[in-house]
Amino acid sequence: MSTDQLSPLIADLHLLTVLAATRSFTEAARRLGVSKASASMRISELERTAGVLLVRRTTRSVGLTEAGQHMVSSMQPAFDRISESYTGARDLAGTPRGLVRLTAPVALGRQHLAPRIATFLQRFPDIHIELELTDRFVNLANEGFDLAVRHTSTPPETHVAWVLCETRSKLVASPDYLLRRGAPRHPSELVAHDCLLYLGDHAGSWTFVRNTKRKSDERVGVNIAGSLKANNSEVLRDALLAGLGIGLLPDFSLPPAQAPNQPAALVPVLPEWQVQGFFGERIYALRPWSPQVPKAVQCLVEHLRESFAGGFVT
Amino acid sequence: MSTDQLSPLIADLHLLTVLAATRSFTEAARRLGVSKASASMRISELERTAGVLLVRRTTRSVGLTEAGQHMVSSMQPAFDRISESYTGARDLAGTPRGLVRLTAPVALGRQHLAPRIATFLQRFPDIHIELELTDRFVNLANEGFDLAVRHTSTPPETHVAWVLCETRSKLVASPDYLLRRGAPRHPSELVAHDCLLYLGDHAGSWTFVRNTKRKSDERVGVNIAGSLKANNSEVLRDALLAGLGIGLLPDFSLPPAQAPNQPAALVPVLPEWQVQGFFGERIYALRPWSPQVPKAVQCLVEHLRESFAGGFVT
DNA sequence: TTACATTGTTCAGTAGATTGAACAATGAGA
DNA sequence: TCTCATTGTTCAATCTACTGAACAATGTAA
Repeated sequence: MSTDQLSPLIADLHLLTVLAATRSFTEAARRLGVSKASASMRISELERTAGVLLVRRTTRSVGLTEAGQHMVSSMQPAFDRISESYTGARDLAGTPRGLVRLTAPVALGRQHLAPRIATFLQRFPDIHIELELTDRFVNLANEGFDLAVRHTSTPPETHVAWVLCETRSKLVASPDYLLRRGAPRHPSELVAHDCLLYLGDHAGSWTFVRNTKRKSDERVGVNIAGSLKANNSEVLRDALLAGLGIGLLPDFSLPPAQAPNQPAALVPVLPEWQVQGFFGERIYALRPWSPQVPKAVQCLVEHLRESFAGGFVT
Repeated sequence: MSTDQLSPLIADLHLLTVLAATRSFTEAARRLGVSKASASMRISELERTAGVLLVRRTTRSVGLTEAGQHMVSSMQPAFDRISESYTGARDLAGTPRGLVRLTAPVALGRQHLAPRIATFLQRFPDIHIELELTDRFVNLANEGFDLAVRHTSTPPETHVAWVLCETRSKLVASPDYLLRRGAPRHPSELVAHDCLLYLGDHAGSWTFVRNTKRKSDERVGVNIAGSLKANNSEVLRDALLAGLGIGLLPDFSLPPAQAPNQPAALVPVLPEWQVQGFFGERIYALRPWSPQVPKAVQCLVEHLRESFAGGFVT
């Protein structure tokens, strides 16, 4: 059958591949920017004209029939190819343009990404950005993101990773708190302190490492406890500022330096110790591997690298 | 850029590939079953959102820009792939369905194809057929045909060719004409006769061959002339029936045999001679090579082979 | 050259697809 | 077990995108 007949169907076939990836009408519709009503009816219509049942529906979940799986698995690479061709040819044009879907952690995104994106958009008025801030670990490819900014020490092997800058996480507390509770002199003393935890991280214990003159470093594991756990580093920072306890804060979350004569809002605790798993950290721009990187994404990464080059003021 | 953004564009990109193949908005629109107004606006919109000029337009012809060529050349195989996947998965369904675009010579199509197609459509109500009768040699792939029925002795190598049946072309005339002008006894006598010619064929001369007992056959070339040339074998047949002259007619164009006692409407002339280029003829179903043949096309070919199997009543 | 047929574009009217709220079904959490 | 949030589907109101005729531009044939 000649490809001409595809024309009214091609958009629906594309919808089908997205539906297969998301396994949800609601999510597929959101990604394509149409209503779920439309998505539902278009798939039904596609099944009707094809004469095959493509999707196995219960009111709560969608799965593909054998025919649907077969169809999608052999069409997916073709759609990828078309997408590349389109952006490739478009990027021959002078000014970069298009939409970049970007995800980042909430705090980092609000404090450091948003202002940089603002200047970026001024430089490239034909580029649009959708910024989704979430501390959930999203699957870039599955959820249709072009780029992610992540704070980690081990970028995933399957992705292209550009280093934006180095960071360090430090144990800090407010001078007020330390005055009240006393500053610990050794990690083991932390058991008697309120420790604020990032929810989901190394739940309940920190391992401290200190350089020694001997061959092996000195290690101390401490079980910690505290009144607050949160999955948002801004909440943690505000709690630390309020003197609720001792916490581990990446330098980009530290409050800006006060005027020279003012006392620092947060001061280091146990500065000669490192918390394991929190050194060698970097901020990365990540992207699922693909044969070519769209120009708009290239530009954004380049802009971020430049603007992050100075690091953070600590 | 993720493929999600393609969704509103994908149909337009497909239109672009058809436009590239046809080099005509009018023809591309016809093929896709939309108005040329829509085709024009959609391509313009595509250029606007891509920010690249894709098509070089003069009011009389369209060509692709470099960006357009690049885009199309790398997308074409992908669309083909999608088309195959679609028909492939669809063909897993029980009853064959879909559209088959078919082209055939006018006379053959009207007399012998149309009735067979009628019975075919009754057997497969979910298959639709577009039958375009023309004696022009259409390019199947370029003009979007799925199948052609052709009358030839040499099917093109680049196509899949199914033999539907054998045919022979014979020199015939009406008894009335032969009575008036005398029946020729040797090809050389044809110079004195009115010979009706199929327009474009072997213009103006026939080469006759006769089997002899000697090693090499006997050959005679004759320059012929007559009052009528036509590119439609039905017109020729009617002229022959009207006694206008002697003509070469494929057996499938011969008028049906009369009742046993009636005189034949057309009788053979020089039956022991063959006209060169007109033996070894067959009727073929042709199709541009493709990795898989849609089930609807398979069914049609099978039906035609069955119904043509008896050959023609001569 | 001149006349003609045909091309691609424009525009107002319209038909069709899309929307968003309402609904029944369902699975997760208590 | 029951509850509740969320899913996919349905339907009338809405709006987008398509249509078809008119038009200017242009290649062709006489």
